[in-house]
Amino acid sequence: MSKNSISNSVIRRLPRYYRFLGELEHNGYVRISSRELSEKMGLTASQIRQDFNCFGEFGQQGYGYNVSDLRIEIGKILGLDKQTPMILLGAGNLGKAIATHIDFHNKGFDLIGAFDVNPDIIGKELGELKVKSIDEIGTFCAEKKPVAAILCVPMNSAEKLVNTLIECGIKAFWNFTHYDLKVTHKGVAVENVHLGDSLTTLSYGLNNLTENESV
Amino acid sequence: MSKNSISNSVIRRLPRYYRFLGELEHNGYVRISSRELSEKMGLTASQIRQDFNCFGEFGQQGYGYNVSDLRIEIGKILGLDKQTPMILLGAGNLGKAIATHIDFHNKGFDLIGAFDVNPDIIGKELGELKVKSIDEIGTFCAEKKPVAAILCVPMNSAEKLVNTLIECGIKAFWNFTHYDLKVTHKGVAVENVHLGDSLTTLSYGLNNLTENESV
DNA sequence: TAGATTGTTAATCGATTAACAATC
DNA sequence: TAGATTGTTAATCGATTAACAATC
Repeated sequence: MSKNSISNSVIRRLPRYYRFLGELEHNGYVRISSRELSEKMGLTASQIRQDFNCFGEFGQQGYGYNVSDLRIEIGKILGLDKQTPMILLGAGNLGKAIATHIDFHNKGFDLIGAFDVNPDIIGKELGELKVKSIDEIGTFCAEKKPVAAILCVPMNSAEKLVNTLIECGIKAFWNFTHYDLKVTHKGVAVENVHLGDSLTTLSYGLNNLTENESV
Repeated sequence: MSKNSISNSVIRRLPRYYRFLGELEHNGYVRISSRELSEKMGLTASQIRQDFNCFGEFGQQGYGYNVSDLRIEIGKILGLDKQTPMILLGAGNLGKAIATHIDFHNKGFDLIGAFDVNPDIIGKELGELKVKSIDEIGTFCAEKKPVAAILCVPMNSAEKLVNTLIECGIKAFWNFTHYDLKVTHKGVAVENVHLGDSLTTLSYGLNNLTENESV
C-alpha cells in the first residue's frame, strides 16, 4: 500500500510530472536531477524531491533520477499501468468530442460504451462504439462491469443518473456537468471539470491584468 | 482598483461562489448568512467571510448578505459585467464542442470568430459563425480586435500560434492543448485546462480508493 | 577519492480556522 | 433593546522552501 494521506497539492502535480518525464524520455534524456527538472517545470528542486519522497526513494545520490524508471513509477502510482473500463453518459457535442479527443488508454481507462436519451443520437457511430439508449444501462453494466463514467448530460438529470450509476457499480466519475458532484458516497472518486468556472477564472485574470496595466 | 495581490486560492473559489449565488437567487433566496452558505458549499463560514473581505464589505452585521447584490458584486470582480471579444483556434471535434457548449455571454466573453487550417473544416457553419482559414487571422484581428483566444489546436502548432496571436493583440488564452502555456509574456492571462491531467487524477483517485477498501 | 545530488529534517511562509469586538 | 452575524485580528494548521548530512 502507498504511504497514507498524500496531500491533494502533491497529487495534482503528479500528472504533470508524468507528462514532462514522457517528453524528456521522448527527447532522449536518460537521467535528470531535481534541479534541472525544476527549471524545466517552473518548480523548486526541493518541492520535487519532497513530492517524490511521498511515494518512495526513486533517485540516487550524486546521479539524480533515471527518467524512464521514474516515469514508470509515477505511472504506477497514478494507476496508468492498467485500464479501467469506462462509459460515456451523454453523447452530444461535448460528449462526442471528449470521447474522440482523449487518449483513454494512456490515462488508465478504456472507453467501452456510450449512452444517450436522444433518439436522434442513439444508434450513431462514435469512434468504434455505437451509441446505446440509456435504458440499456442496467443490462450493459451487469454484463460488462464498467467502473468509471464520464458525465456529459444536462445538469438537471445529473443527480438522479449518478445514483443509478452507483447502484450499477460505478466507482469513478469524470463530471462535465454544472452539477457540483459531492463526494458524499464513500468509496467513490470524483473529478469535477467545470469548464465554465475555468473560463470565468480567465475573465478575472484578463480584467485584473488590464487594471494593473492602466495604473 | 481592487485590493492588491489576491491569492490564487481565493480567485479559484470565486466562480463557484458566483454559481451558487445564482442558484440561490433562482430558488428565491433574498439573504444568506456565511454560515448557511458554508453548509451548502462545504466550506467554513470563516473562509467565506475572509474571501469576500478581500474585495470589500458586502454584508451587514446581524443580517448576512443580500444574495442578488453579492452575486452582482462578485460578477463585477470576475469581469462578467462586460463581454470581451474572443476567437477559437482549431474547429475540430473539441473546438466545435467548446464553441457550442459554453455559455460565453455569461462568462464575460463573446465568440466572434473561428479558425482552422483544415480545408474540409474551413467554410463550415459553427453556430452563428463560419469557420475561416487561419491565413485570415491577421486581417481579422486588425479589423475586429479580439482580445481572447481558445486554443484547440495540436500541441506542436501551439507555441508558434501563440506568438502570432500575441502579436495580433490577444491578451488572454484558454488553452486546451497539451502544450504547457507558460505565462512568460507579461501582460497575458492564461488558463490551462489539460483535460488529460484531469482524467489522470481521476485514475489516481480510483486506484487509491480500491487500495484503501481492500485493506 | 571528490563532486554531485539525493533523502530528510528544520525553518519559513501562506492559507485556513477560531475567536470576538463592532454593529446592524 | 437583544440577538444575530459581520469584519477583522489572532491562533493554528499545512505546504513550500532551505539546509545539510548521507551516500552514490
